[in-house]
Amino acid sequence: MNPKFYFLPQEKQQTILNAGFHVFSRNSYRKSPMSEIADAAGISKSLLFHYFHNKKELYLFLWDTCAKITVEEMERSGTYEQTDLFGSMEYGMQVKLSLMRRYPDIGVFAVRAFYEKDPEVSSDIQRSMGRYLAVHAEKKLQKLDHEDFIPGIDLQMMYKEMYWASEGCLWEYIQRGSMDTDAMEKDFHELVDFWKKVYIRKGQGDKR
Amino acid sequence: MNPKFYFLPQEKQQTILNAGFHVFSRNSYRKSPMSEIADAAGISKSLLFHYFHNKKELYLFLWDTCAKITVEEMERSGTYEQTDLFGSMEYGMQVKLSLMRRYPDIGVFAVRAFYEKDPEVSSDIQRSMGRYLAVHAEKKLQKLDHEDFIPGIDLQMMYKEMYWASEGCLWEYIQRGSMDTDAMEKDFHELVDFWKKVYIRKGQGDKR
DNA sequence: CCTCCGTTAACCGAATCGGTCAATATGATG
DNA sequence: CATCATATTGACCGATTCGGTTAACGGAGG
Repeated sequence: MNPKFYFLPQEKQQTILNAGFHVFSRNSYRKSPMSEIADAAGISKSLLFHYFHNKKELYLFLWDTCAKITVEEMERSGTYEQTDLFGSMEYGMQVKLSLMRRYPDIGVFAVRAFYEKDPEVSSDIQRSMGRYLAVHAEKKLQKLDHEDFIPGIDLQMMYKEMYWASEGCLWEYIQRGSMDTDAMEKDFHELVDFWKKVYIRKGQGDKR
Repeated sequence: MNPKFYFLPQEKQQTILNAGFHVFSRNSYRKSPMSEIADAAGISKSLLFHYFHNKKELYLFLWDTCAKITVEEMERSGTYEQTDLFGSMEYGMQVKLSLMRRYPDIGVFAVRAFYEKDPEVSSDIQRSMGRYLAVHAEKKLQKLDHEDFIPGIDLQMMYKEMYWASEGCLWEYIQRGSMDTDAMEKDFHELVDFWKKVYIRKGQGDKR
């Protein structure tokens, strides 16, 4: 891509990226017209082609940006260092929310890109997934201590259930199209509170 | 639409409907080409236009079919009569699964159609939603008895959490593109089992 | 042979696509 | 004001795709 893109004011860069995320997240690669992206960004198609020489380049750039931003945000917020299960759950959500506030469609875009079948881009996407996947290695389960949770509970199932519930909550907002991150944050927080009340073993005061 | 469609063998009707659900569930209304639907159904575009005079008619027919089939299946399975919370949850899932086995993309289609913005169809969709919505009136919460559940639990939050988790589970399969209904049924069932173990108050033997 | 009838290939005009390019608008410099 | 570099655009291109039409094909029954 044209390095001049980097010299644009941050805000304008973000607007263009968001336009890309928006269109590509709602249509397949092939059915996402550059003209529609340009319109969403408030610039002419010609200018968009000036910064990104063709559609594939823009798409792959968005994908890389996606991965880069995510890793940055996780490092910045200290999500990696989180050891407590509920804490890491809440931190993970905070990362998602913070990303979504700046780039409302980045989440849906990432999922769609990952499953994109178009041969023009699918191989490139899959190839660059190596690094991205390494991040999400979920080894948290093995570190859990049964003593901290209510007796007899299936911890693996509990984790799966928590994961699905948070995804289901997120999904509800996404479908509705209203990316009200504040409302989402509230819902997420209530979710974690609910889990803590239900799953954590009580009796000996503060655990650990 | 052409009444001759009804005289087609059930199987062929279903193939055509599924082709429609498939394409319309993956693209917006405007970006779902009739040719693609015809190909997916294994017939020529001309024949598709022979049964449905134009795209809008096919789309609205699919939508109506969607609502009709759902109500039928819920009546057939006796979901409406279910009073127990977990039971109605499991019955509801069974309905979804049974529909999804015959029409793999009907769920995603329904959601997309509901939020479709294209002025050519959006008003018609919204208008016909009156009947459809009446079905989903969730008055279940008010009938619940606190004595049946673990002490101090927020029943409304519990229900919300269960709903989100099942939606999140479904959503995971949908994104992956693999509509393995048997695996989904297993996951759903395990979910309900888990909820029962965690949420139901124990002590006085069988409740009620 | 003819006549239905399900089905299709070929076609139509209009729109849209990715991408190019010459022209214009803008702003700094002398 | 004139000059020049740069940012931005409208107009255009050839190719493709769109929704929809139409004439013809092909097989079954009389």
